[in-house]
Amino acid sequence: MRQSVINPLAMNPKTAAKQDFIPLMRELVRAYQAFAAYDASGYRDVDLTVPQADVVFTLGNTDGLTFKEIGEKTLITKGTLTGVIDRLEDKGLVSRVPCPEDRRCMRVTLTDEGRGLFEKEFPRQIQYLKARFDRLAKSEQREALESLKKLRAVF
Amino acid sequence: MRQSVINPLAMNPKTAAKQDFIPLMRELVRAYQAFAAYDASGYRDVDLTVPQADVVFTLGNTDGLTFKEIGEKTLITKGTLTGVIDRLEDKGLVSRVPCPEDRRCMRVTLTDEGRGLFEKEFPRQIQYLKARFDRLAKSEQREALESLKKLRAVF
DNA sequence: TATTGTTATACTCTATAACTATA
DNA sequence: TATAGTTATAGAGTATAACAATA
Repeated sequence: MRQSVINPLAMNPKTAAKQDFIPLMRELVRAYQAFAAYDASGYRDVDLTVPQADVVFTLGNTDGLTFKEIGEKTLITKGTLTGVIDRLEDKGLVSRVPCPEDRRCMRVTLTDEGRGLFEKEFPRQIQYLKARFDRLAKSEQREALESLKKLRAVF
Repeated sequence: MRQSVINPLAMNPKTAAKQDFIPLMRELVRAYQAFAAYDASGYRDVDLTVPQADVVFTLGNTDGLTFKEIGEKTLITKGTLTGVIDRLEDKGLVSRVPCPEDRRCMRVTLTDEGRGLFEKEFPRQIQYLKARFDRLAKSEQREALESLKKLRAVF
C-alpha cells in the first residue's frame, strides 16, 4: 500500500518534533491506511488487482462507460487503462462495445460474469466495511465527517 | 496515486445510496487523497520516486538504519528494498556500510549528497504542508485529531 | 485541428521463492 | 535452524509520446 511522499509513520521523532501539525498529519495517514488495509483484507480471495477492482466497481450499475469516463472517475490515464481493460477482458469480466454515435469511442460494459462478480462482491465488501464504521456512534460519525470536510477543504 | 479497493470517489451514486456510512468513508478517502496530491505536488522537482523519497526521509537525522529497520518503517519488503536502495546508491544519495557487530547486516546511511538533499527538501516539504494545516484553527485541528484517532481505532 | 483510444518504450514497484553467508 | 540481505522471475502499473481513426 503506497503512501504520500511525506510518510509520518516512518519519520524520525527528532525530525518531527516542534511541528505541531504533525500529529494530525500522522493520524490522517494512519486512519486512512488502517481503513485501506482493512478494505484490502476483505478482498483477498478475489483475483483482481486494485485498479481492476476499481474499474469493475465503477462499472457496476451502469450501462457501460467510455474509456474517457472511466479514466476520469478512477484517475487511471488512458494508456494504462487500455492495459487494465485488456486484462479484465482476458478474465471475461468486461467487454468493449463500439459507440454507435461516435466511432472513435469505446464503451466498456460488464459481462454477465462481471456483473455476477460485482453483485456478489460489492455488497459483501460494503457490509464488511460497514461493520467497522458502525462501531462509531452516530454523533462520532457526524463529527468525523465534519472534521474531514474541513481538512479536505484546506488542500 | 493508488487507493483502497473500494473507491468511493468512482462509486455509482445509485450503488452507494442507503448506506449511511458512505459519506464518511468518502470524506476519509477524499481528505487523504487531497492531502497526498498536495504533498506530491510539492515534490515535483526532486528526482525521486515515492518509495525512494520515503527511504531518504526515513534515514534523515539517523546514523543509518539496517534493511530490516527501513523495511519495518516504510513497509517495503526486503526483496523490493534491495532494488530501491540500489537505485538510491546509483544516484549517490545513500551508501551501504557493513555492520561490524553482525556480519549479515547492512547499515544504510545518507551520503553527504543525500544528507544535503534531506536537509534542503525535508524542511521545505514540511513548511509546504504546514502552510495548509495552519489554515485550520487550533480547535479544529484538535477535533480532527480526536476524530481520526477514533476512526483508526475501529480498524 | 482536436479527440478517442491504441501501441510502444522504459522504468519502478510488487510478491514470491530460492539462495548465500552468517549467527 | 534461523536471520539478513541478495538474486531471480514474472506480472502489473506508471508516465510519456507517437500514432490511427474519426470528428
